[in-house]
Amino acid sequence: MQLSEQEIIRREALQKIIDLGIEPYPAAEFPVSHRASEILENYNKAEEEADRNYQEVCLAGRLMTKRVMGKASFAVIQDASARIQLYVQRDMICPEEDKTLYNTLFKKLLDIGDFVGIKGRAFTTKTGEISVKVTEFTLLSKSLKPLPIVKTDAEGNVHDEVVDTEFRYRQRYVDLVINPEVRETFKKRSKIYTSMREFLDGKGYLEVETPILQPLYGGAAARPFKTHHNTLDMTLYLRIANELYLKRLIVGGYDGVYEFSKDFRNEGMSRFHNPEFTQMELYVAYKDYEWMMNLVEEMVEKVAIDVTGSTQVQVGENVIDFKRPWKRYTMYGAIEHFTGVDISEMDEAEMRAAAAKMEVPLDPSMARGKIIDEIFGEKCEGRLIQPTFITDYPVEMSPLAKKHRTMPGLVERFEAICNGKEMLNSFSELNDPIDQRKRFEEQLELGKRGDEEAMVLDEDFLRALEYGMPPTAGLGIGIDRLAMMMTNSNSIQDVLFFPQMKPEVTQAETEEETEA
RNA sequence: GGAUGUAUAGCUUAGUUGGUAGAGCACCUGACUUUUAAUCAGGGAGUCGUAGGUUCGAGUCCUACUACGUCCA
Repeated sequence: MQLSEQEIIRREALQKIIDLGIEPYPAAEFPVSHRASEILENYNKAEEEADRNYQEVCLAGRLMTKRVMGKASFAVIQDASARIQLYVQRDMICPEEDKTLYNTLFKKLLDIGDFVGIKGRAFTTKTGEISVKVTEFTLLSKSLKPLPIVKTDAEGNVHDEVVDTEFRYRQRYVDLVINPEVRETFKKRSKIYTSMREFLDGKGYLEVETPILQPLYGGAAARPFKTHHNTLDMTLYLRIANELYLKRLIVGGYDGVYEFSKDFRNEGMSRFHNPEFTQMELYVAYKDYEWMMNLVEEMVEKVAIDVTGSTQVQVGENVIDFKRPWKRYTMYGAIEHFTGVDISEMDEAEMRAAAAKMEVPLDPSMARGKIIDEIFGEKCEGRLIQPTFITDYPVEMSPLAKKHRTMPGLVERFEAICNGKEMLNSFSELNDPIDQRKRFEEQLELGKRGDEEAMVLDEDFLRALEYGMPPTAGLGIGIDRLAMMMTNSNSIQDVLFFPQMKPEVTQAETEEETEA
């Protein structure tokens, strides 16, 4: 491996530390007493002067800057909560004759990025910054790579900000260290889960886990990842959705189950699509999609408040308001609203003519349902910025949804569109086993005609339905897209710690390939 | 999969009609016991994404490849 000048210098420093008899990677617990934020928030000067607050604090964190002024220095450490300034005086940490700890270890061998633990007392500097005067300090872990710390100078010029997205995604650990707003984004993502769990547990629903490795994939229109189990010598698929397993649990008698599930789809990638992504799916017995719409509004409104503090969330140029109630359109209604054309009574030929007039390009293989979907996607979806329910989809697009109670050719399904994108999908679940078998068979036909996203027939699932499933409302909500909105992120990669990337080609590999 | 853009020191970047690289921060040496991008005085560091080609000469032009981004499917 080719080391840079700075890496060589750090390795030399590491050796000198060892030569001094200091362990650069000590094993023992460092007894942290406070987080930096606690001191910054609660420090009180009068109390400090009265020898009362934060007299003895132990902090640990990563060294972010070091300003040496001869026999005294200022440094900043960052722990999980915040950054706090340290004031280090030579004679304070080296009260005896031997000044090595300060002169050699602190001044020369300690680098930005090293983890240190300190003991000291809180005080304010001349310029009024809450700081910690260090009485003891310990190296906790030596860093061997230079860390690009972001700095802003007096004129407001920013130095060393890492703007290379590839660097940030591949080395997320560095991104997290140097960019506090990235840490915030992922805290918010985590808060989405907490908030939803709180909500769903409060309603008495059970959080469950179902298989990721499945002999048959189902529950969505998507191409799966395929793998192989050695001992069983069988093909397994990584789940594309957990719908069919959760409905089996409703058959089994639970009246409300939900799961946060990593799903996998072997398809193209974009700023909205990662091969693995997260959904929360919920199934509630004896309910229908009307009921579910109300629940969704209530839940997402709560999530917005819990995560951002408000129902109004800035997303790009728009302020999106998740406050209930949300606007509702039927799919036909939305198309009529945005195009002025009522297509609800049209047959396929008339619809094709209408689409042509709207300049919506169609493929000759598309049937009526698909044409409706295309028109909606082209003319409506992108224009729906505020959260909006679209209801009553063509039956062809929804093989797991129940037929509409009054409208032939439609199913009881809704999606919520937000910021021009689908955010969640829900329906009154199809529980008629005869109808479900027929729908699967239609999917098989599509598959034979070359539709790689067509569903496969799941006999075990049909057997479960034949035992009887109560009327049930189901919901799938894309957590990644929700996280994008709640954190004002432009790309799914910004809300995934480790987005999928092609392998890095190292120098050594390049040389090997050249030789071969 | 298609179109297009980007790729120069650890980070951010300049590089003029093609004449073998310059800066800020970081780094190294020295000074400095309340600084805050500390300061001051010195110093080092780049096979200019990879591989070819054109040319007396390429970071700069051409081709291919790789990675990443954007738009589209």
